[in-house]
Amino acid sequence: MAKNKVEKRIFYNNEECPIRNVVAQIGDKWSSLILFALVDGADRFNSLKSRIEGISQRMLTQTLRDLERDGYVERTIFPEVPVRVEYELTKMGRELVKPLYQLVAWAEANHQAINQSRKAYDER
Amino acid sequence: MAKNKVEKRIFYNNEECPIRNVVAQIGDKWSSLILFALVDGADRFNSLKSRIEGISQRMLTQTLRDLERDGYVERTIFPEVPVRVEYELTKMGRELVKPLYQLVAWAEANHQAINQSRKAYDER
DNA sequence: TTACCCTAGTATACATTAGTAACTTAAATA
DNA sequence: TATTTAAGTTACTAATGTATACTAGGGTAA
Repeated sequence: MAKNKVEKRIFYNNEECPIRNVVAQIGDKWSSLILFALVDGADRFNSLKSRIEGISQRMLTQTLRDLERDGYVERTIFPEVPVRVEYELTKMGRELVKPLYQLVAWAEANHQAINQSRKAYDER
Repeated sequence: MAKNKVEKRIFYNNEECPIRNVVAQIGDKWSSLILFALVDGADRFNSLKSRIEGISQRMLTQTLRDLERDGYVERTIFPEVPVRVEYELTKMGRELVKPLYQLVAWAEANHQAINQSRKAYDER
């Protein structure tokens, strides 16, 4: 009775926890949408802005910086006039998209059931 | 030149988008940690609270309610003295954990590289 | 029998983070 | 001179999360 309690995993609150470290970063409102938008190939700031409905300039800038910092996205400046800036997935970014896509596929398959569950819960 | 632009996917801002609908929900600070804690089997409120370092009572209550609403977690009250409340993954919850685990496994394998990338970025 | 413990929460106030709308810079074009 | 395109920044508001106190129904110890 007490035995199976001992084995339960503890989730420590430090920088070694990959869930807190990685999932927290890409689990925000915009990161996954930007990553998926870049699967189609490199894209420019304003193109991304119009392809991701509802994102503001500030959040696009900020989330692109975070993704660049983590090494998922590469930013290239072309010194033309007017200047052109392209964002592209790195090798690591393309790797990340694979398991992320599994999750989205699951979400696509189950979001009807989830909506039903939400509706039933709210009617209680 | 213009041709490959036309094919790029657009991410609409409506309730049909599974990324916004599902990933946004489980991508918060605590949901994935709670789901993984429950993989080991049903657990009680205070046990979860001590296993997930740093979570407050309020966020544990609130996140458990959200997970229950989405149909990932089932809540059972045992009218003992003192009252016992157990939380357990539903079938859908156990299904969700599979692709989520793929993502965490990727995170575990790559979080060194991510940390390096962050460090290099911050030193620029 | 007053005081403090356990369980599983709720309520309130506050702090932090995420997000929006409007403005800025800078050069090219009409 | 006014407008357009690109890539932001600034100042503000909304959402999320934390800390602390409180509830309720009993149990335990002095």
